[in-house]
Amino acid sequence: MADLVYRQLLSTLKKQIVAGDYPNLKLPDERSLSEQYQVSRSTVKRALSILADQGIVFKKRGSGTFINPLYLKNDSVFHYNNGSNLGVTDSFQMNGRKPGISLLNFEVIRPQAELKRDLFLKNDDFVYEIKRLRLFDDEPFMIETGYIPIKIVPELSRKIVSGSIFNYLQNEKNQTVTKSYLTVSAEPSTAEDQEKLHLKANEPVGVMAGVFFLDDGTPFEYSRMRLHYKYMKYNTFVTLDD
Amino acid sequence: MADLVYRQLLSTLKKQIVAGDYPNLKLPDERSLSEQYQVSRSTVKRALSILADQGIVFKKRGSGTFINPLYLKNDSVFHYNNGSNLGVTDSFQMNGRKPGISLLNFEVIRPQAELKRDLFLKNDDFVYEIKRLRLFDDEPFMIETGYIPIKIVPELSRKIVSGSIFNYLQNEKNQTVTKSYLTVSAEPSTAEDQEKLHLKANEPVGVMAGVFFLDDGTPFEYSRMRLHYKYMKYNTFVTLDD
DNA sequence: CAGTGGTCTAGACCACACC
DNA sequence: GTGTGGTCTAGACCACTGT
Repeated sequence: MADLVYRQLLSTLKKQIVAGDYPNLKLPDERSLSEQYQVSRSTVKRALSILADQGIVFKKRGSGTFINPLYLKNDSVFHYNNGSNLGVTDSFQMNGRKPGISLLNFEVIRPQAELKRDLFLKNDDFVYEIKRLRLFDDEPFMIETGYIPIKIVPELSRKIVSGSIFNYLQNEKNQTVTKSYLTVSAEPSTAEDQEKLHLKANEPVGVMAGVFFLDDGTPFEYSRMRLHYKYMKYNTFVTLDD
Repeated sequence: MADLVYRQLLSTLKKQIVAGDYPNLKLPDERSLSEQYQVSRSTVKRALSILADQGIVFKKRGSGTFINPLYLKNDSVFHYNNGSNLGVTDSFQMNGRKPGISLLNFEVIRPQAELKRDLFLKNDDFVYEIKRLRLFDDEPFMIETGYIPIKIVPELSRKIVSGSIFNYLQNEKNQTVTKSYLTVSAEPSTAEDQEKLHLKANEPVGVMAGVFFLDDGTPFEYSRMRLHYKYMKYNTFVTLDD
């Protein structure tokens, strides 16, 4: 993966930017970079486009490519989830704390109409319903309810779902979850939220719900996550282009 | 803008997909499309990549390009904010309801250290502090506090900030806000939230806070938005690639 | 006008899926 | 092996910025 030319250039440039090799916040022009690294201009453009998508640089036609000053001030803003690697467990900030999973429920059910539609299921497809409490160092932070079609992983067991399902998929079946469609919102906490997440009556939960896809586009899981509000920080860098 | 070749192809394909012209959910291969529309394969790839980024299709090396079934079932999931056009006002769902603005406060202040850093300000730069209540049809849904460096728009007035600042920029100064870095979270409502947004004591607010950038990368505004929780639905389609 | 990023092309070769 | 998407190149021409 990392031996691709544009990946190499990308990582080289990123390192240089972080190291402060461009004190005037301006990168060399594309033709110079092409010459310097002995790659085509198209490849340079590809690397620079990714940097721009990630909000690390801004490209300005006619004048050049500039480093986003906010990206350097790294201790503050700018650690987005939008372009990183996940594992759901990992995409929340766990500053050195051990993630844990407590299995609350595990069974097979017949999906409701809406769920059937979202997971693109046929009439007689069944799904696992997996309800888990997730923790950091014994501190619960999220109640997660997931629905997975049995036909995709018919061998699921209590043991497997007590760990990371995404890791299981990756290691045992060589399938990766790389896309997701999520809705982020907020709600007052229910009695169950308050009990399981140690919330006061007036404290809310953050809700993230949606579908995770396998590489080939198969909808793999519908998941509804209710988070202790202090743990929900969803960061996005958005480019609006139309 | 729309006369670009890849844009044309993009919009043609999108229309065909929505119209159901590909009942087996598979697009023609890239070389055929290239031939059919008399454009280079690179241009085809460009259009298809955008469709993939938007979650409309999945590309599978070795087998083809497939339409995301969830994208067709349009009445349900899948109206994301992540790849659309904004105006902040518009990016929240306003089903035919008129957006309104009530100006709560408008003054010039000396920015705190953190704000100075986020907006990339020098020592003696001042900022406008603009606090506004936003409504749909007289129903308040958001308290918004924005900070804008006076050096960027020294002519700002109560009249201007009582309307859409982004529209003002676009129409009067030909500058566009196309990038933003936002953090989405949830909080218990304060007394002020409850009063202004008509919330009960146990009902929370959604919080969206972050920086909006001009086209050339200038940080233009730091904004903190506290939303009635029923109005916060932030949709994202995320691709994780490393 | 010179410098810089944006678009587009034509074609070579690679990597993976499926038969 | 054939088909399909992925990477990479070399080069032409356009559009915008700034002097």
